[in-house]
Amino acid sequence: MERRLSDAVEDYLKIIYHLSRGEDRVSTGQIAEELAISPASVTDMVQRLAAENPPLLDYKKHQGVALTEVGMKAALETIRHHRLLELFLHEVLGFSWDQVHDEAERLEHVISEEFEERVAAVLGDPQRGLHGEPIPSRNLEMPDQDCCNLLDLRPNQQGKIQEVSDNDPGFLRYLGSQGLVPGVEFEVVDYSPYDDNLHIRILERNVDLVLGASVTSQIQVKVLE
Amino acid sequence: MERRLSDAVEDYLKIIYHLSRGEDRVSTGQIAEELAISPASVTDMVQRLAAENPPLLDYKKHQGVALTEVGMKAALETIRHHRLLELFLHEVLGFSWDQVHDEAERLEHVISEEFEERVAAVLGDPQRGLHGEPIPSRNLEMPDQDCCNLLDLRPNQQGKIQEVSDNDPGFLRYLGSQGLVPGVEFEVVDYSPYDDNLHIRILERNVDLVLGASVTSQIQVKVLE
DNA sequence: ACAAAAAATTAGGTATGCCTAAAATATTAA
DNA sequence: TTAATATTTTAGGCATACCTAATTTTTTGT
Repeated sequence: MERRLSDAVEDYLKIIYHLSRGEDRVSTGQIAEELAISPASVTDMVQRLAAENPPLLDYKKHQGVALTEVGMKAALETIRHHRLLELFLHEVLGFSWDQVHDEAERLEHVISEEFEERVAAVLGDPQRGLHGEPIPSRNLEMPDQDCCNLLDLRPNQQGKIQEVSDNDPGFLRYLGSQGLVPGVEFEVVDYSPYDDNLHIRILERNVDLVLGASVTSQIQVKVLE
Repeated sequence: MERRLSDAVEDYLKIIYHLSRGEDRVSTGQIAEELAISPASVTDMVQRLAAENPPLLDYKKHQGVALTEVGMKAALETIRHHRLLELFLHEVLGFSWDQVHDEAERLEHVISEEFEERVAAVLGDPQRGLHGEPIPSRNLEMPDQDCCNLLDLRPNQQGKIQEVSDNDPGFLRYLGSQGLVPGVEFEVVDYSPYDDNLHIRILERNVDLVLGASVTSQIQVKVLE
């Protein structure tokens, strides 16, 4: 039963997990988009994953897919690897926060349980990754997080940056240059309904920024009372 | 031209490099044996590698293969990765010297140049691996080493252990338990011609050991005057 | 409700990297 | 030297994971 999953399968499960945020089922088209492959290839693969024993996905024609319990655990294992590796690459090898993603993307598929545990130990069993993402526990429970998209905040609300998207190096360098890193607290000063621009003030440093939707949608925050 | 080689190709090149020690050409049968796959599969692959542009191998029907310059560099790159990783896993993550091989075997194919350089820097640009193997330099020159097989030493010769085979964890644990690690100096006390047993004395600790050919053939030594 | 548009699926194909069985070539030993 | 043995190669297949083109199904707009 414990057959090793291929890199490709792990990538599918991971992407489906990420796309499942809020959504009930995920369409083949979305998966194709994320993986930058053709929809036909995705249909092919998801049918195979749903036919596995035990099934990794629940698939119904024209109705997209959802992860089974088994598929979910496999996805969380890969995600745990990824986030521990990102932190390790930064802390131990000195990679910058925009360099770690691509490297972790390849390493996550090949490290052993032994490696995973030693890295976790060296890092002191961290709960959050380099970009603020929660790290699934050793037994693959994902800590639940009460956070929402910065995009949805409105004037006078205060928040704390929890997590930022990790996949675009240029975007991460930009965030870093603006001091938009996990932990930073801010207040929303203004909102423009037509372009969805959000004017925020970084509390600690008293710096003001105006951020477009393509930025705010990539930042998860916790709303403060 | 700089297309990425698959894991399988890197494994072939690495194995062919190792089998080329002393030998002019390497047979498909030897490669099949080492990789634990069928000879037919090897013929298939070596023909493809010889047909690449530029060719990675020189292949003549029924006469085995030899690495080209390009194939040699690719092999040395993988070997550099492997040996740096073994050392890194031991020094930084606390893996024991019998655990590192399998892990490095998988990691060696996926790490970036960036990773390689940072690891080399953390380790202080080491010249030798965990098991005493020479590490190819950054520009892929393999340091030449004057060493020979312990198997070939005879009474009254003194030597220093340079390098031991790294692929069998049980064998490495045995060597460790006997104190047969790189750097140790010894004198050959006796030789039995019928079983090729070698009786040696570890100089530093004044310990005597009798080693069979299957052990002595796996240890490389430097002969001392 | 129904036609047009969008999305998903099927069908058929490719490259990689392995397999077994059969055929060809080399080597060895009488 | 020639027959037996061992090695290598060829031929034909399979699974994975992708592709394009054609078809089917679903959704959307009027």
